[in-house]
Amino acid sequence: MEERLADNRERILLATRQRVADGGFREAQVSAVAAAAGLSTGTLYRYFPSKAELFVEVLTRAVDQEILILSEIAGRDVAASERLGAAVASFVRRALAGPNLAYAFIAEPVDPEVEAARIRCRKQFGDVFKTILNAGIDSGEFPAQDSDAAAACIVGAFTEALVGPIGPSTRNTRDKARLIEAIRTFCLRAVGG
Amino acid sequence: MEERLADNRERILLATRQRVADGGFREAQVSAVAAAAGLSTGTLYRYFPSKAELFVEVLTRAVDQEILILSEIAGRDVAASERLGAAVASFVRRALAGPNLAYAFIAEPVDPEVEAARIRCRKQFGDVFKTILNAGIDSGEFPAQDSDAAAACIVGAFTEALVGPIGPSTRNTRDKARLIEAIRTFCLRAVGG
DNA sequence: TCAATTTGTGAATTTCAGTTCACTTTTTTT
DNA sequence: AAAAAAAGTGAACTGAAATTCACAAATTGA
Repeated sequence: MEERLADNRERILLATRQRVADGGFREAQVSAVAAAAGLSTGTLYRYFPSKAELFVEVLTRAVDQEILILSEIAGRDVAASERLGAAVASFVRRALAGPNLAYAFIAEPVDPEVEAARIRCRKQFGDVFKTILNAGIDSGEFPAQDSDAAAACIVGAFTEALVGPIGPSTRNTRDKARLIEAIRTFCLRAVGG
Repeated sequence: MEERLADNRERILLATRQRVADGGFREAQVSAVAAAAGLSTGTLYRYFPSKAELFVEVLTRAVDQEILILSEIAGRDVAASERLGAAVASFVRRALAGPNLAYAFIAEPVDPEVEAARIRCRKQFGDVFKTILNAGIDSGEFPAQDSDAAAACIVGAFTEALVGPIGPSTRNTRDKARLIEAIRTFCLRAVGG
């Protein structure tokens, strides 16, 4: 029984994620999500207090996963520039593998509560890059610089290149490896690595 | 009479902009805008077919103005790196002078029709930077690179670095000149200038 | 087994800003 | 000056989706 409860919760989260991957947050109405999870809307509200909180959990789960991967890269015992390049490339590669979801998480218009969560997530990403940058600056590998601003720039650079106007729609036919490389090069040169 | 009509239209646009600068698109409800312009909502609808189209015009007007300034810089007869740095710094400086408006225009969640306009605007910005980049690449000042990707990265870098400090959550009163310089340096190095 | 509690239901309610429209006031035309 | 046209009004309408809730079904435990 207890198991079923946890199961339901999980199914709701999964269904939401699926629906978002399919048509963005826009298409993930409570009724549609509930139906996809095989439950009624009323039941969904037994598990989540509001649509916004459901969305926030879906977002933060995905981001936590991502942060885990990036943190592992940031902690490797290699040159800072290599870690930076690897982290950027890793993120971009995964985003390109699931562009709809990436767009929804990064750039789709959402209501303020979810947007607030998104901002917190961006900050988390920024922190990972800041860590790498500071390490590189300390070791003399990178020139002294404002690592807060630079980290924000890095996050902005690859997200825009991914989901921006010049990014996805026109670009998805193009060589992904080349895009990854272009972004990596851009970010690496930008910090003087 | 004809004059009054044009005047009214102008007043509506101004009132909208003012309201957006004040509380974002969120707070720029039709009724509030109409009241601020000294008109009724019904009258507003004699001048604009929908709220979205009104917002789009407010946005594109501001962006057209901005593009004009950036284009002038892009066309100057100096080194590409200097033009690039000047364009970035110019944009950032103005955004920091009116952070609320900048946030609304750049990052605030808006409905899809306005978001589409925003994407077109970002593309315009990207094109200006692409022009500078290509010129620099042709002249040998910058190394060969994917100018589409790099332009997107530049736009993303400074917008993110702006929205971080600008965003409603972190109302940071940091040294502006330093932030401008950090972003400029980042972008310049990134393209190998 | 029979209450008590928890979980599930989905139609009805709520909300709320954008939009409309029947009407009034102002301007133009004849 | 009267009729026609245009502009102005704001209360009422609308629609769409989130949320609720009175009730049903299932589970627990005594």
